[in-house]
Amino acid sequence: MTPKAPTRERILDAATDLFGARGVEAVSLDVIATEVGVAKQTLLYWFASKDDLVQAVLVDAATLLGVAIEAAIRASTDDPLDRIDNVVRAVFRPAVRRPALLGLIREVSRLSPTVGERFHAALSPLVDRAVVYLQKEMDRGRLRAGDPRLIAALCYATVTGIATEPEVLRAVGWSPTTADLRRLRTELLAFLRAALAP
Amino acid sequence: MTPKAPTRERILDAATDLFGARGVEAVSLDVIATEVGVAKQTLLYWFASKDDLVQAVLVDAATLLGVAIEAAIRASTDDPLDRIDNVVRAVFRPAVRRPALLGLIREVSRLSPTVGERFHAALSPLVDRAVVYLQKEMDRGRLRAGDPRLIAALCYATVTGIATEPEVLRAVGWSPTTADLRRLRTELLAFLRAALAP
DNA sequence: GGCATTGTCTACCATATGGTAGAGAGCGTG
DNA sequence: CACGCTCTCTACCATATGGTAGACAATGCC
Repeated sequence: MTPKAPTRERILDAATDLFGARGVEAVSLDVIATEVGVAKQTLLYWFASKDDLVQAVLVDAATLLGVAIEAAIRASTDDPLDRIDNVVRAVFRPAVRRPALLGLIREVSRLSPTVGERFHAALSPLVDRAVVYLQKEMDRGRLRAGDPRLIAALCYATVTGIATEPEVLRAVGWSPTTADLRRLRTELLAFLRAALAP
Repeated sequence: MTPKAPTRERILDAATDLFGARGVEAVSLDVIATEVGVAKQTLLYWFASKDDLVQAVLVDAATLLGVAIEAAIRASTDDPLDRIDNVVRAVFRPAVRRPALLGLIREVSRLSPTVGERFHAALSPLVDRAVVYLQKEMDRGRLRAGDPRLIAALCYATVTGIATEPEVLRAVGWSPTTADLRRLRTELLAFLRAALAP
């Protein structure tokens, strides 16, 4: 039993899970409040409006993933395929533990342009670095040549897609046991490796 | 000017676009009715409830994609990579013309289990055939070996992800001109081909 | 003790939503 | 003409939603 995390954090946690699972529009402040165990007005005390809460949740999620990715990059060898392996693992782990995380990011496109702008701004340095890196390794012949921006988007789409589309996995008769999860990760890594190898 | 399609179809069309773009929960019957240019009660005359409408829209979308895929398979050569090329093109075309289509299918996981069940049931024959096909070609050594169910899911995730995540593409500085679109398709096909080739 | 600050609450409110009831227009058939 | 059928509409309704106003308790500082 944690000695009861600060209210603000508990709200962010619950909101992340609910928004990611059901979609921002589908989750009311009342539902979040009930889940956290406080009154709705307590939410509105910590976040001036629902939009504010959404924004905060997104920043939180992006930061978390960003940190995980940075760490994975620093911890990997020079080989680009190994490095990509590590990054994918780093994203896969929190994504599986909290399936809502990537689903949440998918929500961005549906929110107000303002929120989208901010999110985009917060993320673009990371993306730019990745693109530069891919380009360099393509030039050195250690990755299959192609448009690095689109390749980056494709990798992201694959990982996000597979981690956030339970419906698709159900359609192929998949159930989320631990063993299955490991097989999925292995298959995902092999898939990306094949797609990116020169 | 088409001589004004039947009301039911016009409702389905508008609902598909709106649901896919903003999410089912976020689109009210009033909004759809206004878009179509009829009263909300006309919607409820053709579809007993919002859930019914959602269901109909999903069946519609699945049928459309199913037909396109069937045609693509019949029109392709024996080579599995060519065949996959064709199928991807077949899915990519309507998906780009109506970005809402695949986004809509992504919504399934958020709807009532009943809707999910039906959708799943309608789709599984197609999926099963694809899986059997992949397995066979893997055995013959014409595709990279792996778990055919997961490989199928990965392909689907890649295509759906790249076609429905405008946010991701914006993040890599992408704008949907016709030329860009063709480049994207080319890159997607090369990506999948590399991922699947033995 | 006095008092401001912080955090949570109860009581409301305006609006929007999915859905019901039922009227009426157009039309083909006896 | 009268009748029934199809389709669309106006008028409502109960409920849920995001948000405001302000009371109340706890805490720390003077």
